[in-house]
Amino acid sequence: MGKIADKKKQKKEALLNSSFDLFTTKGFQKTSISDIVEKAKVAKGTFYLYFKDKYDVRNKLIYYKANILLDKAYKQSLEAGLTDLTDTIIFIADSIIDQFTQNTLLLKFIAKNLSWGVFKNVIIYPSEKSEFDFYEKYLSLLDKSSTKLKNPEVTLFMIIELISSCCYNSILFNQPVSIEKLKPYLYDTIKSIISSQQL
Amino acid sequence: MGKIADKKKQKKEALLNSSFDLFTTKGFQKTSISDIVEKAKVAKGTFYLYFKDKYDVRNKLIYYKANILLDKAYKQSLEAGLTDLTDTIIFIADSIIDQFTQNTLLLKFIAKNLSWGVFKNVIIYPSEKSEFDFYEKYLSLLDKSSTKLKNPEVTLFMIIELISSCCYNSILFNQPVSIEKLKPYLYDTIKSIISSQQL
Amino acid sequence: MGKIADKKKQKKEALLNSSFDLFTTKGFQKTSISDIVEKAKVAKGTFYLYFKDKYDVRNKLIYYKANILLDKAYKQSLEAGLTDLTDTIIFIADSIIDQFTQNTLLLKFIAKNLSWGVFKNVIIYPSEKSEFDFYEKYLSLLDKSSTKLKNPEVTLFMIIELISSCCYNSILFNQPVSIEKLKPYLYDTIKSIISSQQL
Amino acid sequence: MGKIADKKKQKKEALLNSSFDLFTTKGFQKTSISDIVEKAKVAKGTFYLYFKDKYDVRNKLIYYKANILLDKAYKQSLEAGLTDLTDTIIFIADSIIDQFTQNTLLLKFIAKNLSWGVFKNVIIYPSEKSEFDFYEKYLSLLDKSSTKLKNPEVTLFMIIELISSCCYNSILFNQPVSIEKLKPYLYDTIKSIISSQQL
DNA sequence: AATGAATGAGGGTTCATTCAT
DNA sequence: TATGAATGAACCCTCATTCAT
Repeated sequence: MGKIADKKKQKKEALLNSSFDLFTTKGFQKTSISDIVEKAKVAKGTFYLYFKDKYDVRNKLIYYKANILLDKAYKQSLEAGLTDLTDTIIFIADSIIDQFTQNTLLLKFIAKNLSWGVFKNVIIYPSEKSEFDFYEKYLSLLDKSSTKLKNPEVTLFMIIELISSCCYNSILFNQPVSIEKLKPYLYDTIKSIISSQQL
Repeated sequence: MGKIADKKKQKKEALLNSSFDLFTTKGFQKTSISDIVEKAKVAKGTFYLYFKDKYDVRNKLIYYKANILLDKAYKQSLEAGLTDLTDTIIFIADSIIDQFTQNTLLLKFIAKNLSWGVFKNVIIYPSEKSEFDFYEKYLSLLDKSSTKLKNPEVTLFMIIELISSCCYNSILFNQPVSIEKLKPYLYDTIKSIISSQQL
Repeated sequence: MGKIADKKKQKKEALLNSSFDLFTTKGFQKTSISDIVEKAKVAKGTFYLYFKDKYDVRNKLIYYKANILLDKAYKQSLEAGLTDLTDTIIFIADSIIDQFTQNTLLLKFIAKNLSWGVFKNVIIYPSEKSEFDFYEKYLSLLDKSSTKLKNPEVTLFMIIELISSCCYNSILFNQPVSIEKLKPYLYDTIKSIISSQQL
Repeated sequence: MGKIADKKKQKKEALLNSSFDLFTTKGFQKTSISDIVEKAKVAKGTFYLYFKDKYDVRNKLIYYKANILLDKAYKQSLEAGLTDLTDTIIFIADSIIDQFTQNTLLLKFIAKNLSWGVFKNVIIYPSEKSEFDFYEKYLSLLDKSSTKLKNPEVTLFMIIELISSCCYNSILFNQPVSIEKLKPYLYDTIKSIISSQQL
């Protein structure tokens, strides 16, 4: 019967939402499972029906949140109807930065936890819900474009690392400058990376 | 007086060394103060005579270790007798990457914890031992060089963030490629960043 | 009706078998009801349809397993066609020790749990399956024999306690000597007990 | 300073005493560490300063209690001024049975837990306090006596196993008869064991 | 300055039992 | 009859911190 399945989904999502809220506000280490179940209004034992431990929840959340973030950025780039590769990448970067600016808790959570390995997993094995596969789209963008890169994965890697670590310092601590001041330098840098990595 | 001061210094350094060993091998979270004092062969209460808590030790260690790392890289660049700015920066980057490759525990410790704020503190308030001030040297390098940058601090910031986050993934997890394979792409990128950020 | 009754019997036996396996391998205390139902491939609630709790299962199992053990030993003694009482008792003792040696898990389970009260229950209220009544046979053996004991129950009690506690230490821990070395002493002792307890 | 050492001893003994009381009244399994520390009027963490876990306390208690029990029995036999080996052993057995009869909780605790291995450890490695070594006295008794046994350790082992398992059933459950009724049979049996095990 | 015994709140986790389906 | 999701009390154990010595 669907009723039971529905209730299970509700509990799991309540736990995920509560966890995310607490991880981003109190921090991962300082969040206890007691905190999570209390916020989710669920018994302590119930937590262990759905997750192995705190780390399990975190990994599932990173996967899920990074997925949503990239999906949104990519869809916006499609709507913009861009043709040039570099323009598209800058556009996507800009969207990601905007999302981070508007949601610094998300930035804190993702930037500290998203390793390239996780990122690739998000991309390569999309969850059953989302038919989204950013890396594939990226490759097809390259395909259609006249721009040819020596090593497309490495280029993407460097750009993403640059963006996320710069955002972390700039948005959260205004170090060394505010994100608005940083943007032009950052986009220049991204452009120059792409051009330097061409065949 | 010297004898007592010596003993104090000995205890403090024993605590710092033990902490660093444990933080890098067991991890920061899993290291308890009991672990630290046991390794340092010091009583538990003594810890609180020198440090506020675990976080206090960590910050002092980051400061100290990052200092040593940059100092070594800079001194090596001097010995190399380089004249060009870009060459010098690439040389320093290479030295840092080599140090990280040979000491992945250090990489793990610094990369996860070194924010730009801490980095600047290292630069601005050098410890009493080291008369080293990397940022000042960097500015004087720029001065002597014919290369003029729009915003020297931002350029350095972006380069450092790029190096440390790329090293973290590449050296520790070979993601997306090994550090040896990554190096040429990375140095090309650094060069292009410098040139793109010129006035 | 037979079908439903069969299904019930199947479930009950699955629970008993799983319990015995787990009690003897993991130990009684460390076996949870979750473990039992999982191994029996039955829902958690189903357990409570057949048993009150873990202790209930254990008692039923001791009853059942001790029954089988004694039944086997007695049948073997019949096949041996012995006439003397002492010879018969030694023969039965030997069979029990052999069974324990070949199945130390059984020994562990029975020796730690079989009290004289339970043992007498096994004897006095034989399960519906087995028409076996060891104590009655023991008395009839005495009857036919020329050997007369002062108190047959006490004599049997002492012999059984001696065997089971000696087996426990000797077979499981080789303490104070291995069971093979212990046997001659043990059988001498049993013989002397019987003769000392004669009228 | 003696003050601190005294306080430590007090705490440890409070924990031992509380543990013994609870183990014998509530049972080992049903006794929690919370129970123990509450009864000992000591903080929870203090328990772990003195013992590894519940099992550690139990082992130390068995060692300690069995030590006292045997010591008392042996001293009484000395006072009785007996010369014959068999008489002495029967005397000691009688003393042990009396102690068990007057303290059934002690019987429950020791009989369920005293394995031959632990018993030998009690004997062979007496604690620093007690200069008591029962096994050595037993051997010297044998030495002085004209009675020679084939294997003194095995004989002692069988007698002790017989006594403790018979006491367990008889004193605690009056099974198969009360201890007073059992005694004559038991002592006859012990005598016959000794004589059957002579060279 | 240095010690380390003592604390006790709070952590993660397990599990017998219930009950709506 | 059979299920298994949900419960929440209770478990063991850790550990930062204090303070009398």
